[in-house]
Amino acid sequence: MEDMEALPVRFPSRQHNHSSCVNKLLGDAEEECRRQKLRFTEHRRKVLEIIASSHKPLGAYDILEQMNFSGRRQAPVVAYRALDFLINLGLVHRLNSLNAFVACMAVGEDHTAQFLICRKCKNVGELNSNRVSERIEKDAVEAGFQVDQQLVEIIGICYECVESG
Amino acid sequence: MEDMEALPVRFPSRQHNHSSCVNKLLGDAEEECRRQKLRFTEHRRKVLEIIASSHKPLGAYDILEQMNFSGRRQAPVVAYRALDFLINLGLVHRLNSLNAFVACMAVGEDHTAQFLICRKCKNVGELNSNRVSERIEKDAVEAGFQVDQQLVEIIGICYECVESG
DNA sequence: CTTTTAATGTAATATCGTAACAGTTTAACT
DNA sequence: AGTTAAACTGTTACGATATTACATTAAAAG
Repeated sequence: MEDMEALPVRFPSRQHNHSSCVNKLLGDAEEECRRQKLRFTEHRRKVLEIIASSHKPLGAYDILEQMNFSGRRQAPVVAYRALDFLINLGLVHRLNSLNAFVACMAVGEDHTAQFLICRKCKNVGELNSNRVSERIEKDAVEAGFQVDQQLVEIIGICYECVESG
Repeated sequence: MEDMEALPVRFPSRQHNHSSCVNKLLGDAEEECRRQKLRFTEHRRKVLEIIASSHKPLGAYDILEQMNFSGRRQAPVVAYRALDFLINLGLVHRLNSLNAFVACMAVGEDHTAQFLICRKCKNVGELNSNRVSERIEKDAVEAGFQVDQQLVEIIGICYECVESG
């Protein structure tokens, strides 16, 4: 029997409000850091803010460009360190097919994610289908493989771009 | 009702015979090129041979190192051009999480592939589960997304490494 | 208040991948 | 064969992505 519960998916619509999701994410980050007794430093906050302000994936050097607080250009490693931290916390995801980063759209939900990458508008959405992750898990196990991590990136066209030709 | 057909999976065992799979792949490549009237040049043959001789993924520069026919070192672009060709032909796959390349283990079967990457022995296997690819396709469509390409990389431990502790 | 752990600053360098363009080979067509 | 068009090669240079190493500073734990 097919699982019929709603399929959680987040794809940023063209007119949605960025600033509210930035604020939500920053709040989540603060809370999570308090809970885990981790430090939410300036760099980390800034990087998260930059990433969350875009639904298009950003490269590490794009992020870096937006980090010159004091007019001074930061070294790449500064961005990478913050990114590592945020990724470990589950607040940011890395898109391997693009060498780029996006903010998580389902923080704290203990989710597995599949990424929907629109090659027209370049926006990235997040599909959180347990059916997909379970199917992968089962078939890998059946093939004698013990799964630690799944990496699913789906390239295509989002609904808004399909509609607008 | 669950689909019960056998799950096609190829994971290279430790003692399997590389040279026979190299030969098979070279044969497949030649045939495919004849069929499509494409040129199977020296570079392309050599790169395919190098990749097929390893079940561990190779980086472009690893491949390059093994390409100095005449003692002369080739330029990176030489390897990348051959790789592009072989990937388009479906003879080689790119692993995005590793920036590396592996030979296809299911040439000509018009397959979708999920990659099983063992983080202990570094071998890479290929799972060709239509159940996985169809599940992804269905859920993406249900989410309003038109799928062109799927990228599935599964990181974990292969059965031989699990057994040997 | 001192010890230890975590984070930062800075420079250098490694790794991965592509652009541009001239020259050569191959295939296709008179 | 000779001509033309397309594909492939050689070469240089460069762009983009990511990490190592190590000295310094800040924060937390004892």
